[in-house]
Amino acid sequence: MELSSRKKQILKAVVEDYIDSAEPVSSKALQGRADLGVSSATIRNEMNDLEQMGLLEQPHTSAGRTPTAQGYRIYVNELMGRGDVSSVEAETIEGKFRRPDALEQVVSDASKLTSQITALPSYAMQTVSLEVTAQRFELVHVDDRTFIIVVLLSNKSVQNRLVTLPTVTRSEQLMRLSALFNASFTGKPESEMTPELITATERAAGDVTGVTAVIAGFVMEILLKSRVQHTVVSGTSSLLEHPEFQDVEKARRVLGYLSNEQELLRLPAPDSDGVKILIGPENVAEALRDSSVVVAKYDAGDNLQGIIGVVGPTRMDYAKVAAKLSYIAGGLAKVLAMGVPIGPGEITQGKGDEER
Amino acid sequence: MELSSRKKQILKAVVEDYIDSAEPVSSKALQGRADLGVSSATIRNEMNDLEQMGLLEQPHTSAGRTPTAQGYRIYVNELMGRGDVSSVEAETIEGKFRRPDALEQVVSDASKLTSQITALPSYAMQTVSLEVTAQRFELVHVDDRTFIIVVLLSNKSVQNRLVTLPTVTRSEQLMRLSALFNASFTGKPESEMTPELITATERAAGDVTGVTAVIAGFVMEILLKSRVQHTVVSGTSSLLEHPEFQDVEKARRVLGYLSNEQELLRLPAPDSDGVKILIGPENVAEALRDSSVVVAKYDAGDNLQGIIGVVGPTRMDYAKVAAKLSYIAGGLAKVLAMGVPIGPGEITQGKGDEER
DNA sequence: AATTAGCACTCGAAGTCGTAGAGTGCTAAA
DNA sequence: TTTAGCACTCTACGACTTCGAGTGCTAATT
Repeated sequence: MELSSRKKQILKAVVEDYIDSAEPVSSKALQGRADLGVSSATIRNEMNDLEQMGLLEQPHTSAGRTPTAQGYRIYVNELMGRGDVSSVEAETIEGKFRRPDALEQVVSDASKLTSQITALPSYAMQTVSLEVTAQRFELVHVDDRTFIIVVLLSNKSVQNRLVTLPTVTRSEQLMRLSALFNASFTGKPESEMTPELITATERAAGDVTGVTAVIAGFVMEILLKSRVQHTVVSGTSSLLEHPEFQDVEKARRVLGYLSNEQELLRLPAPDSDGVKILIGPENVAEALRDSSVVVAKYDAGDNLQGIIGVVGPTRMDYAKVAAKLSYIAGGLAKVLAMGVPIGPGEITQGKGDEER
Repeated sequence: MELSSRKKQILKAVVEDYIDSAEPVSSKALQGRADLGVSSATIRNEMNDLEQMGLLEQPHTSAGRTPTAQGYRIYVNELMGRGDVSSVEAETIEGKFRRPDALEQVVSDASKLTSQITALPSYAMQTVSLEVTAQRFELVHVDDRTFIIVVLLSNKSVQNRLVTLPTVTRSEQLMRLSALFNASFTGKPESEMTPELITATERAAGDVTGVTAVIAGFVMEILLKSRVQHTVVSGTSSLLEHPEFQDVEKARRVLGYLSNEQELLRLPAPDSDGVKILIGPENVAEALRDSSVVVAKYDAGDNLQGIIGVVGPTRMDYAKVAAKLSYIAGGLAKVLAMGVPIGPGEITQGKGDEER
């Protein structure tokens, strides 16, 4: 059914009033509001219609009305304006991205920041990227029994591992292996690193100690791990500040959900660059059935994509939250894509991937 | 004042009953309990004394009694038995440590595990280590404008960063720099990396592009960062399962505290290898004033030390929690100290420090 | 036909009261 | 020193009342 323009106006007013006040909205309260120049009785009739249509509901007879999930959906799709990011917030965000850190750190900071400026728990994760390959190998000799494996991945992340062997390995042997790995393991996804390939490399290197297998094992491990990227969640305690989560049981369900990485990975991502909004029961996850999720995507090329989102009560300021997320995702994409000048802008630092 | 043995017995019984039931303990309830073969009236008198001494308190006149922080303290110091770790739990813990991952991952997993088996939020962090130095450098050439800095630290952690320059840098130039850094930057703490040293190295390398400064900057940055180690918190939602945290405001304070890394760093650590218990107001942090903290230390040598602890209601099973923490800390120390065999025990893998 | 004033009606929030029961402290006896 | 017994205190809980907010409906108005 098509909504009359007045109904739309009223629905919009109800949603916005409710977002503001967290109290069911009465016909009288709306009468006070600007524009619609009709009496509370008329508004009452309209609200009744909206209730019949499933867009509003009453907690009980003598209370005002609150939007249903469907009501929010229409609000989000058709009625809400574009949210804005205050200049103070914009400045905070820019500031955070101005001195970037390693990949993981940037993403984690972005999540913290998101949580701060939305007052909601936030999560961030890199998108699954199936096509990661190794681009460059280096075996760094430390001492007779110790060396470091360094691998540069196609998504510009650098991984390493310190290996200690019971047998002595010479520096020359390591260099030979380095060269062999660079020749036969680069540009290949994990699936192509067959036992045959490893055995062949082993033979070519004249290796009898098993080092080759260790290195190959490490490489395969990190290629596998690079698919399922590390997830980060911040600001969980802010959930408890919202009146709808004064019910501990409800809060516990949502927080429990957020602390389960497996579950989080199943959250839907926006299709394109936009922001995706999931309202209440639109969430497949049981624990989120009476909460909402707003999530944005960032894409910095080179397999460096991910999502960043928040979880909160269905009564949230979708316009503002979406705007903020979108702004942050944009900043994130930019930082990750470009790297940022060190010092007086002479030297650019890439997306190095280290920790702490 | 010295406690009579019967008073001790009664205090112990009250604490343990309360830990179990979460309800104020009445004189009658204690009468039912084993050993002490006296009437409820006698118990009542003793309890009254214990209340005078500040070890017990009554929520109101016609309620049973609960231990005060002081009461818990005496219980913990003198009365509680040694907690045990069930064989199932021991197995779970062992299992987790059997297939170890990179340093950060191991610690983070240990924290998750701790939270699981204690049903409390858990935190873990590496101890501040002032004496970290670089042990080995390597600059890995990727292409004309890109290279990777790899640094092995004295605590066996390997750090790296991918650097992209606006100017061309030759492979030979990198090798020269590698050698120079290995000669003059190894074994030195961050404080000794003076601008003079950097300029000298720059001159020795004949570097006019500023690469030397970038590398030095990175090295100093990671040495600094290695001091304040990364903190991890898990299982926050389990806090809400405890009846004392049905008060959302109280829960929010504690969870807020836990999400603030700065604050967490200020939590006291056990002096030696033991377990430290902080009960209620013994905590300096305002937010923890009506919660308790149990924390254990692990020490794997090589500057690889840290603490792992839980936060929960003052009414917690200190004996069990302490035993579990101690067990996990022990496992952690072992794993981090020894590294673990790959494959059929031929090759040992060190504490490589990489991510994801 | 749409709007509105007016009013009866509903229902929850909050306060009051009374009761039941848990648990204590005290007294007096053992 | 211990204990039985009992008066006393205080909360938890349900029943009842009142208050007010907000509605839905009807009838009058535009």
